[in-house]
Amino acid sequence: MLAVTIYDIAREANVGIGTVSRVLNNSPKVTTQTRDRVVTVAKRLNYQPHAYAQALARKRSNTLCAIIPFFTNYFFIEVLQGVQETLTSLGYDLIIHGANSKDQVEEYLIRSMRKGRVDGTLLFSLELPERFADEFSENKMPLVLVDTFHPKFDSIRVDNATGAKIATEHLLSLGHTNIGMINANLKSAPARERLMNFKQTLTENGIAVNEENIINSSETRNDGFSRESGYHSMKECIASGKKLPTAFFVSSDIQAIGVLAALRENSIRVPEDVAIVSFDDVELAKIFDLTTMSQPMFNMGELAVKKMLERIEHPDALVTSVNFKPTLVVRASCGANKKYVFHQQ
Amino acid sequence: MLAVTIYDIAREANVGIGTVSRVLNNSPKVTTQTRDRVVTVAKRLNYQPHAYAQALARKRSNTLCAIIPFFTNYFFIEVLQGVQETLTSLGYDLIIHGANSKDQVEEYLIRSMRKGRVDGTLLFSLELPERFADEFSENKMPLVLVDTFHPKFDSIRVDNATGAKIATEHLLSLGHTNIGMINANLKSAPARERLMNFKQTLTENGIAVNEENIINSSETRNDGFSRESGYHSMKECIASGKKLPTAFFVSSDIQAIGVLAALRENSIRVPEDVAIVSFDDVELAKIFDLTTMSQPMFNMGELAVKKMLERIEHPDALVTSVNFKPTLVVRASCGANKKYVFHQQ
DNA sequence: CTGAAAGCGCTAACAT
DNA sequence: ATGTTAGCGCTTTCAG
Repeated sequence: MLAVTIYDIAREANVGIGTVSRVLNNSPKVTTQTRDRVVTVAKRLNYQPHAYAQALARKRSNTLCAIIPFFTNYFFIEVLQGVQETLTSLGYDLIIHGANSKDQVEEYLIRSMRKGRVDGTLLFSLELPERFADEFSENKMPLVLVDTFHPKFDSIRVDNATGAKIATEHLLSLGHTNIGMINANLKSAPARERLMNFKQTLTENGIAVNEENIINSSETRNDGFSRESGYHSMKECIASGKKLPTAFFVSSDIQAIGVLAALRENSIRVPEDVAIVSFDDVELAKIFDLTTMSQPMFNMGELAVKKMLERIEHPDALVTSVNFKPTLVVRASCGANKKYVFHQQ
Repeated sequence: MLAVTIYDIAREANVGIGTVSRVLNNSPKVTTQTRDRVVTVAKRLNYQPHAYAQALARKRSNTLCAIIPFFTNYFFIEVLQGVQETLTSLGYDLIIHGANSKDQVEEYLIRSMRKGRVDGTLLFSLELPERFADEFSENKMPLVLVDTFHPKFDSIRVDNATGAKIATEHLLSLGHTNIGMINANLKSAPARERLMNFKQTLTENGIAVNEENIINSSETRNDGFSRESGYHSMKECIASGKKLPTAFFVSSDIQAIGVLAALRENSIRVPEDVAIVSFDDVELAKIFDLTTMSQPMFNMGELAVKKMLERIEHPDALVTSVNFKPTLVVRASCGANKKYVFHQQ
């Protein structure tokens, strides 16, 4: 592997390594003349700085790490794009850790605590174990949370309460009075929040909550935010033999897709027989023509990076927590549009 | 930031830093006694090695980088999972660069050439510019190509020729004689290979190729491997007013989904009126019940890592190129099963 | 078996 | 403005 160092450049250009370093770092105090000489030599030798040596000397690595609950969740992929693009434009690198289990989360958290490895870590949708919270905060290691929360750290979330409220009200405004909910696993905080405000909105509008029409997933994989989860919940709902609600609030797009499949298998039409509003607005939502609560995923990623950079600059700044308000995107699955949903016509 | 170094441990344990290092690296030549002492202190001080200092001293970073053509392509996400899992189990980290343009590819290639930054780079589906080929090979920088090719580097690809052949033969075996193809942009090598062997298989089976029924995408985004591309191609095909083929070979699942949408809008049923076989077998293919040529994406990722590690160990080993044979996955879109496609059942 | 010392390649403080 | 030097934290000879 080629090993051109600043020493080589210094020798060839007849200057000291300090000068070479200055030139390379655009320090103003170098003559244009020597600067040119150094630059020329560096180019000729095809010099590439050694990133780790720089990191070591600068005490800064210019790389961040992101810990996400595995790859297959489209939500993260979209947020990650925002993270990626922002980071790249700033010359930062991103290490991605997909965590499949609680143990792995901890392993990655430990890895990212290795001094110098990364300048900061981004934790997505995962609960931060208390012992790590202490450790990170005591050592002032930059950590920002996305779609999860801890009082000690900056966080970026979506306002699930408002989202659930808007979704439910939309269904209500369409004339539905018997509305069910297909929820993810209550182990997940977003699932709990969405459920709570779904119920509350119903109550506020004078509609009694019928617990029988609320199905919380018992699946653990992805906390029930999966197609299978949605499919099984709806199957269960249909199998119960009870009168099906005329509308459902579904806690994620991906579940809604499973719901759609279950409905279809039973020749129940969407939106004619059952209207659907879901949550997330991932790419797939467009394909399936789902009315859904849109989260500005790209922007969330962008903001996460910004917050992180601020935190790195000011380790002692006040902790902030921003909530993105999701917005309603009306497509076909709720029946507000004349278009039919995807699978019919 | 906590700064426990081997010096701290050495002091507390009354040994030299050399010994500490040896213990930490499991060198055999340390007394069990001193080893225990060091380990205890290290644990008490909650020591974390500084990855970059290690990398600098060891001349090895234990991280790889992957350059992929943007994030939104599901194919890469699935291959990346294979990469990720294999890497993690080996204690390696992965830096991911999503490249949106040719310039970005070059920028990332340059970045990954920075000495010491990464031990090797994985390039996905992107053409390797010749000047980088020279540079990488001259400096013996480990580079492995996935879903792309260059004679100077290890590569892992899928056998597009065989895939196209099997897909076409499957349609033939179902009795179709008027088969069209919806292809991606011919700028992409896989698109060219798939097209060529589609035609050849037809010819071999005594069927004249009708160029009018072959639509090559002119879209550049993602080289035409997109839903929109598939949608427009099929729209165009229908709009031409000519007699529609009874079957289509589509060059990717994602395009097939667009094709499905276009067909649906024209009340053309799948598979009754038109049978479809596509390529890739990404997650979505399952959801849409697509008969498709399955590429072992996870395994490809796994193998890419293995090849890379071998290459790092033996920089002068012979260049290898492995071709994965795609396999046919029969679902509903080809009509071989009784189940209907997606929108019914 | 273990301590001391010499780097790894670079930055930054200190001289000049 | 530029050369020199002291680290950054760790690995790895080299003595002993």
